[in-house]
Amino acid sequence: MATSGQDVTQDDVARAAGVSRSLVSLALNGSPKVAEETRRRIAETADRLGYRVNAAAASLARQQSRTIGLVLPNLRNAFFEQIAHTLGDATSAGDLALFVTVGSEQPEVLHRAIESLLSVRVMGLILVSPWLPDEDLIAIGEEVPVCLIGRRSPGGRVDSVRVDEEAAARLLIGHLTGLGMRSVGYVGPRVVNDTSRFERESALRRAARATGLTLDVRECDEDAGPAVRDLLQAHPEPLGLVIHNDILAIDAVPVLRETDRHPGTDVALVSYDNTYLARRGEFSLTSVDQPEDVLGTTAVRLLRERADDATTRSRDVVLEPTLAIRDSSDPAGSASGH
Amino acid sequence: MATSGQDVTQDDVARAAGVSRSLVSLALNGSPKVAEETRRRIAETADRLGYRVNAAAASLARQQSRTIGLVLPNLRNAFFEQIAHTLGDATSAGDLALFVTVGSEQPEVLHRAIESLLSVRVMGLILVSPWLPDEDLIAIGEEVPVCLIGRRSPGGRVDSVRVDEEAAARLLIGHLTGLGMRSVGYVGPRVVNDTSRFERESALRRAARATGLTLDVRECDEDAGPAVRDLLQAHPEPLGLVIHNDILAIDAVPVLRETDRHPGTDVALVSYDNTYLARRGEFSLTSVDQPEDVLGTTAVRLLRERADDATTRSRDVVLEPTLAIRDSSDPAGSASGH
DNA sequence: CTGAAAGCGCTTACAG
DNA sequence: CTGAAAGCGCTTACAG
Repeated sequence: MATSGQDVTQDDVARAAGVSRSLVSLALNGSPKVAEETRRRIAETADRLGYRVNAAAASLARQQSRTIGLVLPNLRNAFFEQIAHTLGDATSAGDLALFVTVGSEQPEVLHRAIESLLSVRVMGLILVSPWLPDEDLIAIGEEVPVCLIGRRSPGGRVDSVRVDEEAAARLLIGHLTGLGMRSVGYVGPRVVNDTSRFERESALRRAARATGLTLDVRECDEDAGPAVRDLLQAHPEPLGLVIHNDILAIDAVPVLRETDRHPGTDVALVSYDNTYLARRGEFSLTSVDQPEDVLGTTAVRLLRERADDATTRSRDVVLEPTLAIRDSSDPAGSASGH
Repeated sequence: MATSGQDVTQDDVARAAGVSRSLVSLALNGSPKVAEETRRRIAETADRLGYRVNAAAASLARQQSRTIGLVLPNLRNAFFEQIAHTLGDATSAGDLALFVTVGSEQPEVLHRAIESLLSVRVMGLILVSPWLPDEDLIAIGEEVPVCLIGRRSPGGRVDSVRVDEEAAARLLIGHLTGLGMRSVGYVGPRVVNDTSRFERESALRRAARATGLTLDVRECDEDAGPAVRDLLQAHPEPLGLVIHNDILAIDAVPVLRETDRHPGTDVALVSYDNTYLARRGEFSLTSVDQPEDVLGTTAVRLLRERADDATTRSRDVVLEPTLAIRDSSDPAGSASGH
């Protein structure tokens, strides 16, 4: 694109193009006040000189940066990757930059990461299923526009986008009872402060109760295998197994293989997120699909709106999930056949 | 920590503490020119007022930012998460911030991400196994200090840290021949421009040849299963299976389970990265361990040195790998028993 | 050990 | 449609 002088400034461009410094700024930012022909000439000169805006200077002058910060709880879930990609596209389409920060179990590390983001005066923060308590989120919301993904807004100035957990629970329970399952077991991660975990669990409990079933809950650590084994032993009757997410659900696959229970009739395995793991032939998991693209673009939109008007009341956008049905619950494909 | 005024500046702190603006700056940056007692009083005032440095302004004034950019090829490998965490620790220990960018198969997206990083004038860039051609890396190195992880430096002003692929290959091949394997198959991802893939493959080939074996290479897409099945069919003799990384290697596990070949005697499965997937009981993979912490801290150090002296010749730090031996190659534990 | 002053590169009213 | 000027919040010689 250009010969790169170490640090070309707008001054250099202005001089080379024979115009004033401010005109360069206006032209490069696509102001309508600049004649098209002039704009083109300036853009060309900038390109030739290898000019690249100094984001630090721009942020400072504009009192507002053009980057948004994404805070992920970890990288162990392909769902997060999807979100990161979607947001990458959504932001660059909106001429914004995206910086990702990877959380940690240690709140201290997380807070430091958020501090860095605030120090660069990001335009806004998107937090995916954060482990922080409500009051922390509200406090951060006082400093900068915040949008949560996958967790209900705690109020304050914080927005959120998420999939309807009640609807997801009804989809799963409906699917399982439709297959003739008589009990439902749920395996979730043993994590403190994981609101999403508890929302999911109670939604499932309500949906199960509504159809006259009870929900048997187990917690697991890194490996969901033992919890699944437990549930199988406790429930000789046809059992629906709901696992908190795909990555944990794959632990259930070898466990089921060891047993003599028939997939689809004696036992049915379902999970959440519908990531590439669920789609793999070896696993073929029935899984709740979250529309990552809609989640991502909505989050960016909410952030923008809040950046323009910080007083906006907290909003909570709820999306409808769908269910991707696969072999793990329905090997014959009878359900998808309808 | 503090009552947060929307945007407290050093000016406010100076006024509140009854000192000059520059003294605040010096004190907050820990300059030895400031009396300890004064420093403490200023720090306290800053805290009370909820002061947070404006990184944009600081970068601009200092002509150099305190953040480094990490570019990951994707998030599908737990090894990348390890690296991200290690770097997070290493940077915050060095009072730097870390911004992560997640790559994409599309070079265009990747270039845009790198552009954002360059726009904020990052102190340096760490790229993990990048898919970019050598000349692109060298070009980026002209603009900013660059350190590669997991890929040999292409020269120019670019540094690198990586594990010795030749040594890793010798470890694996040695382990497999020690178990009595007569052939070695390698499964790697079908990716264009993945230098690490080719380095690994040719190192294995050399190591195999050195012990009188040949290496049978297969490519795979998302699922390594079919390639593994191929290799098993082609090699009825005791076969060592080397898979490019843990996440692909777990695809081999169910395939091996289907066959009647005995793990440890008829077939031995090994891979790279030694992530949490390899450690899981269900998989228990023998895997080449890369010392993420050393990789990370070394990368940060190299970047720092290059930031101080951009003319430094390209450096290539090579680390010794170790092999974590598990059931997938040695179910009896005979090897680890030594 | 401390303060006054210039400057980092950009944006944005303001005046023409 | 274009330019001169002020200012964003910080750092850093420089002079005391």
